[in-house]
Amino acid sequence: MKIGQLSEATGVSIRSLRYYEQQGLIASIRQANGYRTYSPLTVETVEAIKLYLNLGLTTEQIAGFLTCVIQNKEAFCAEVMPVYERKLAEIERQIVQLNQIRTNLVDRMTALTAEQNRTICEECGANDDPKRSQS
Amino acid sequence: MKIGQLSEATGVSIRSLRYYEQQGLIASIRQANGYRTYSPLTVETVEAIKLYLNLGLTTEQIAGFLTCVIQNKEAFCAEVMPVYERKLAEIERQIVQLNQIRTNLVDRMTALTAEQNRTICEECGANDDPKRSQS
DNA sequence: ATAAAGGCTGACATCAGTGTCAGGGTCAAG
DNA sequence: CTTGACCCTGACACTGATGTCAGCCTTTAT
Repeated sequence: MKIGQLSEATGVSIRSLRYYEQQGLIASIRQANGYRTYSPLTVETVEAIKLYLNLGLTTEQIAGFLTCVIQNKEAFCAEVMPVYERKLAEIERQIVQLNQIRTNLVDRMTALTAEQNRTICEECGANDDPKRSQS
Repeated sequence: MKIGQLSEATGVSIRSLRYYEQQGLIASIRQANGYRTYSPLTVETVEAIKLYLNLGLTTEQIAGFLTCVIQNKEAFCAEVMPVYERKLAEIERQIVQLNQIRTNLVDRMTALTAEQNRTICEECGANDDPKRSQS
């Protein structure tokens, strides 16, 4: 299986596959002409890599347990859980921070809108609209 | 006011002040020796920049309305609200995505723990512990 | 005069995965 | 033999604010 086929089979770009290899995530053997050849099993490995990348793990973290996970069940690999735990803590920190920014942003937008309405009221202060007080 | 004093007064590094100037956020006049000189009012400008950066805005976005905001009230500057709106949408997208990752992560951790417990049970399957069924 | 403190520019590094391009082999079909 | 599809390596770009360093100039105090 050549790199183009692996790319086709996994939906991962050739560029990324070469990068994964460079990071020690996947292995290839070279043909005489220098072309990479992959075992069909590599497809599963790449799928696993996609999964872990989607969890926000780095290639370095993935490299730390991928071999074990591929050979055994994930639960057998003691390295996995600590990585998950650290990632979860990081994600939660980020969520808190984003929520804080979100709150600040909403507050400012509210204040801004209020201030604009006040300015408009000043401009149309001449014509007193009785309908305003009915609602 | 020289750059070291402005840095001292605002808590912003000299490096960052020079960067802000390069991005068109603050202005300085040069003395004959090439040293930057700042108006005392620049302190307020830098404080505003800090505030907007803390909202997650980029220097480019800030540059789009900072002059107006400094000269008038924020509510007077039509450029501000659209930037806030876009930023809010972006933040909320990020929060959703992080929550999705968080959920996936928690799910995997739960499954992992369950699987590990199952494995432990198999290992100690020989000694049948009657206390297990009491709880 | 000299040393210390502060200012100046320019440039590289950071995080990390991916796109993209240049320049060059390889192979199969016409 | 040529064309097109596929592969190779190496390298730069990107996102964006900041740290840091080198190399040099200015001012002030000793």
